[in-house]
Amino acid sequence: MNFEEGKDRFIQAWGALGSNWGINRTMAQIHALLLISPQALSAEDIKDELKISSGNANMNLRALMDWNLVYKELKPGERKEYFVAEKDMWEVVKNIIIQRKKKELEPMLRVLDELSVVEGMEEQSDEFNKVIRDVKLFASKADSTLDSLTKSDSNWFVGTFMKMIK
Amino acid sequence: MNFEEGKDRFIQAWGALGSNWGINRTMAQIHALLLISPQALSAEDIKDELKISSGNANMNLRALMDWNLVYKELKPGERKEYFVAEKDMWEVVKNIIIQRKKKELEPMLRVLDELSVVEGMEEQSDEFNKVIRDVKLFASKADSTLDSLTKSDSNWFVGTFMKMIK
DNA sequence: ATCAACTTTCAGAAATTACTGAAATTACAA
DNA sequence: TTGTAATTTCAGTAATTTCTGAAAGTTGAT
Repeated sequence: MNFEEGKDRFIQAWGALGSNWGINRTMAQIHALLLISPQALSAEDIKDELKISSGNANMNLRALMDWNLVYKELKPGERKEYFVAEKDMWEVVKNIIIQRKKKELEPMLRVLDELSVVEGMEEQSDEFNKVIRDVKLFASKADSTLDSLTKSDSNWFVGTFMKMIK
Repeated sequence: MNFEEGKDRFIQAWGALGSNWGINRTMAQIHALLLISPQALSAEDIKDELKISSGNANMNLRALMDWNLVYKELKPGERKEYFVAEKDMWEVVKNIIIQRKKKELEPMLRVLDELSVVEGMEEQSDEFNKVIRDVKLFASKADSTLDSLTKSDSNWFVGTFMKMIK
């Protein structure tokens, strides 16, 4: 397979994957393009390569920087901004987990707290309170597990976690 | 807080959470409704409660059954079908992981295999091949880790995993 | 066999999400 | 400072996803 073909297939596949992870297609494609690029690319390079508008490129680059999946790189004497991708896969996954935990798990925990102990007809509210307790217990465990996970490093994951879990 | 209010808040929150997990809002709301219901509910009950069309109720119930998040329950002498939710949170998460692994990770692994060893200009294709190798290594590890995870049981997760990871 | 209750399907409509293009703003080299 | 290249913003449009409503299909009691 030649390089151009492989590149397109990878960008396409990464885009599809990303859209299931709270990262929209273009955002993931930009990340993919930067991942396989040996040099930093400018917003213009990216917009040309992916055939998107500069507005779109800009918005998604900023989102990628918010997620710590892409960094700005300034070249001395150049006005243009360049971008590089986070290439350590463990860092990538870790940062996605951090973002999603913040946007999903934490709000859910807050709601569950408010829903503690509902009153009403016996049968219904008993079942309700039981479910809320279960969900809250599970969510809290998931929360602290993910905290520990995201504090551990790449080698730990690649090396130890696998053995522990097998 | 009274029961009705709590119920609505929970269905709402669960719906929002689900839509980040490959489960659309209605699908997650149906699951939430069944979760907190002490009895099995019919499609009609669900459609009335959530104010959705029967087509929508039907399609999402089938999807939930495909994911093993909801089961059919037949009552003797009754023509109508009733539904109950999987209430064990570990089972719920496990089934979601199984589905998503199948729909996301496995296709990605297949693409990565096809992309092994791309030819072209030195610098570009070297970087490309390196990234593909890294991603593939990581994805394979994730794949087998998730396999192990989904084969372990609830108590194992709730009890052991936490301690191991701390 | 018939019929009504129930379930499924699916084309088009509605809702949601993402993108463009153009204008506004910023920032830096001269 | 000025001029201009680069970046950002955002209203309107386009694309995608989800839902409805109505029609077709199933099923089982009579």
